[in-house]
Amino acid sequence: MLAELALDYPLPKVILEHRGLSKLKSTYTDKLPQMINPLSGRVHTSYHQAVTATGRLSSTDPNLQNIPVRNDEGRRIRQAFIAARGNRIVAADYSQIELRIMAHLSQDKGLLDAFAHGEDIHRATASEVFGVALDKVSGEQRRSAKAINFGLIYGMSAFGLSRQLNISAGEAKKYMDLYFERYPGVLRYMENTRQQAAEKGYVETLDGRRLWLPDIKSSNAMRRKAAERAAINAPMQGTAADIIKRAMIAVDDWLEQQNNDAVKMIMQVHDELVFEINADVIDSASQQIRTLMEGSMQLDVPLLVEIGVGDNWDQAH
DNA sequence: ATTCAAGGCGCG
DNA sequence: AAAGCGCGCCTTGAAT
Repeated sequence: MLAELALDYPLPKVILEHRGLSKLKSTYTDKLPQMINPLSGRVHTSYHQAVTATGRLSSTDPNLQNIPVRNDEGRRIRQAFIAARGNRIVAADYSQIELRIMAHLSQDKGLLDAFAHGEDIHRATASEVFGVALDKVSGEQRRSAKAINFGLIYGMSAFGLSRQLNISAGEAKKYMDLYFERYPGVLRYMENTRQQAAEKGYVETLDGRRLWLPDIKSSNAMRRKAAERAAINAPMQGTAADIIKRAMIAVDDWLEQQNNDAVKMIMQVHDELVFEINADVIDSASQQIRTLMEGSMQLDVPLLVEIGVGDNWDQAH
């Protein structure tokens, strides 16, 4: 609301800027220093393994899974997370893991192919939906395709897409129809998921974690639709959680076996593992981390891990 | 002084 | 009438 007004008037823009800075100050700049443990000189989060509906971890006191990253002011907070002398921060992120899981679960030919060939998935989607060659996709088209891909993971409707892209409902519906025409396996997967959720009352991840959906047969359409969106999202979000949990166990086993104290796994942020690693072993350790994470589960598409190194957490991205 | 809900917003 | 999944924390205002 304010964001729309901010496009045309200075006051709402200033209010939004104030809110953003005020959020950074109250939640991070003022709070994190208070939470430094005097014995270690560090902040220590608590991870909770039985909180979320999908199988993700959650993080509290402080939450280290929502440290700013999306703009420059916020990233200054992230730059305060630094490695001890002689060490570096290494961040290892799964690339597009939920879309890869969607490709695997749906067995959609086009999606499987795109990932098999290592294509930029949003560009590939734009190429299909807008009917242009891969190298002729405009920035605008790629942005739209990205919104469609994310929307699909969340069970978004044409209306939601129209809001997201600021286009008419009809235009949005056209995009989605075109998408499902190009990726019919995805459409079939969405329909099957809704149907199975209704039949069984739950959906599950590749490792068999179940999300029960008591509202899936509700006579209240709003609640039923919400349950359907959760049903569509949970197998993807939850399987991603299965995969990174397996990876964390594999990494821990590796470090344990060789009494490796040059590598410390210090944070998990849903599709990312953060390490503090002795500078002398960065390359070999990174290689092993990549191997363990990418091999955590065997899907019909490759899993890809992007690794960054830096003196602080921001640089490691 | 503490608890709760709502609005808002940080992240994947 | 609502409309995009999953979290946790801050502020505000009201209730206990």
